[in-house]
Amino acid sequence: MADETRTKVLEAFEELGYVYNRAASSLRAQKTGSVGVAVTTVGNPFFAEVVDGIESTTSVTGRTAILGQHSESIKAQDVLLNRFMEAGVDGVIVTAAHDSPAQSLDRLTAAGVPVVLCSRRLAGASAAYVGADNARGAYDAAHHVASVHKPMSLAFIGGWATGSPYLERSEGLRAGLAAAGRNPDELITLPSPVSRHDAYGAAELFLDTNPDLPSAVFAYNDVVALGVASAVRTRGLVVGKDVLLTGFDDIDAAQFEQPPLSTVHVGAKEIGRAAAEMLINLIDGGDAVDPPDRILPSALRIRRSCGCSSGEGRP
Amino acid sequence: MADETRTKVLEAFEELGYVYNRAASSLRAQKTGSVGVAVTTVGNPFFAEVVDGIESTTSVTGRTAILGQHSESIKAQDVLLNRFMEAGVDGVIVTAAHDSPAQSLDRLTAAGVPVVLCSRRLAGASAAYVGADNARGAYDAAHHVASVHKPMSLAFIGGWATGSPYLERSEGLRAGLAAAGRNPDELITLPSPVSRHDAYGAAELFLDTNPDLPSAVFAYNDVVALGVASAVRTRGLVVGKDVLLTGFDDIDAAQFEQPPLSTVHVGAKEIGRAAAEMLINLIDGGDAVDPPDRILPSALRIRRSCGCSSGEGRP
DNA sequence: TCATATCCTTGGATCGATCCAAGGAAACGG
DNA sequence: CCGTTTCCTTGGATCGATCCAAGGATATGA
Repeated sequence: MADETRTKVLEAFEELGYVYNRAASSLRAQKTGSVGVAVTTVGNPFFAEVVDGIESTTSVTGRTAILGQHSESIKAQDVLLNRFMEAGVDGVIVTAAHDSPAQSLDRLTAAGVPVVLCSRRLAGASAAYVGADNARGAYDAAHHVASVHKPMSLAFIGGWATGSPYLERSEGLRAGLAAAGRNPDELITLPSPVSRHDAYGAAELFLDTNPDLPSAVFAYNDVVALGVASAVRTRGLVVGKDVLLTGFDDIDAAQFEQPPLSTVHVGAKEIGRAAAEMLINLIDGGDAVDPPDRILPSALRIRRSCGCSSGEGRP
Repeated sequence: MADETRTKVLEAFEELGYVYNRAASSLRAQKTGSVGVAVTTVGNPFFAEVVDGIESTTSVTGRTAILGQHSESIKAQDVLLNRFMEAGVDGVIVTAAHDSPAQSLDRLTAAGVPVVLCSRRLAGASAAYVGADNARGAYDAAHHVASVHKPMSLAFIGGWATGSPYLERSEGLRAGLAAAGRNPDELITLPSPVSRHDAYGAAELFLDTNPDLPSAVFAYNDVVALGVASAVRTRGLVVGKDVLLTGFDDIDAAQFEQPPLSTVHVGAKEIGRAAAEMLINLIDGGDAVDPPDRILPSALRIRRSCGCSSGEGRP
């Protein structure tokens, strides 16, 4: 069709208020051009960044992102995934609620809807996975702190003890401690829900039972670390001196914390992007017989909170 | 139909893998049960909370939330809104990109799609609006600081100078200063993009040109305030003593800042909830001839950064 | 008992983009 | 110039839930 004609047609569209009807298209073509995204809550800055990355990526392919939050409720998650199915999403990216059964995803995979697990593995689920290198990041953090200092006690605080990030990180910590000449069994583990408030409580418990200073605290993630830091300050102790604190995730707030939080950078937005890319691949190509895994590199960011003066400063 | 029969049917559904096809429903019934949500980016914690509130609310009515980010680009916003139209959303909640023309929303309203503006007004647009009481919050903040201290200079830093929140907040500040016996014309305004980085630069400029201390800085919002605080510290100055700093929004990070940030609490999640409720009303009832406005109360949270020791502490 | 009213069931018709097949036009070689 | 191939166009048929109307069944009143 000639360009001139094309222009005229488009003008006519504009004038008549025509809009392409995706519902009709979806019905006939059996695909909607939409993807479902299920996370705990975007109120958590880590997930907010992940969702940012996902949306940015799906957006450029003209796809629509449906957002859902399950607040760690398996029931809410089921409702969400069901809604996604009804909406006919072409694929789903999900950070599964903790302790989700693998069969939560069965209805999706049974219906041939590709699923990408994001940040959390789900044992027994035949779905792709995208996440950070938890083991390596934790290893680096533990090795670094234990090499520079001789803390009296070592703790891993926060997180759901059964989740894959928890397991990978705690194992990484132990390996890192061992590599630095410490006994990995020294590591005290104090799981807790991931919130500043719960972390605050867990940190109090730890400080009560382990008064000898300095101690090293590896937080499940930065949100937990910020809660731990609050608890430390409440006792009149100093982060980076009395308590050598390390976080995980490197959320935006970490570098602006006082003292700036040493943490493992995982690039949440990057994870979201990678998850979206993988999903789009599965949707378009769909040649993945073995559900693929993608581990994004993590990098230790040494700042002040772990008490290593060599670290980068921040006003 | 008898309960027993009902159960059997549902079992059969389960067995056959039947899922309700919303595309077909949408096509015939001319409604999709989905709403479009357009914000700058969920990477910004304020919007993350707003989106959280929206999703939580639409979710309980069984509606689906389509998320879109425009990154303050009018073009990207047009693409987004177009996608929403194609998807046949029943309504849209939008924080319009700054300096958006009102006719960006014309296609929606022309098609009878209800629109709720969230946090930012759009002059000339016939759409509902939900936002915080910017004028009152700013008034309170300015009045408080100017009553307790006698700062040498007064500044309003950050924000897009043409946006409604900027105008409402700056006017509120001036009124509050006047009420405290200061000349409102003293207020120096330094608009800037809303990011820590840009705010840092704007704060440097202000400190360079206004060396007499203490000075009072009213930040456009908390993100800006955190940038300002960084700049202050870089100079070796003390927030809460040399620079009396107040933010806006009361994002989660504000209370954990050192010193804890005095700010105006607006309840971002609450705003999201209210916007969603209003939109659902418009969709269901649709009796609103005059597009309604809803101003949610804001409340000054006095912490340490504004230098008023009476304020609430935080470890 | 029959006529009318009311309820429920049921069988198309419909929404609009897409897909498929049939028919027509153009192109090519013999 | 005609027959064959290929391309393009065009006219239904289709996806599945919903809507509407027609028809059957039951109830009500005379």
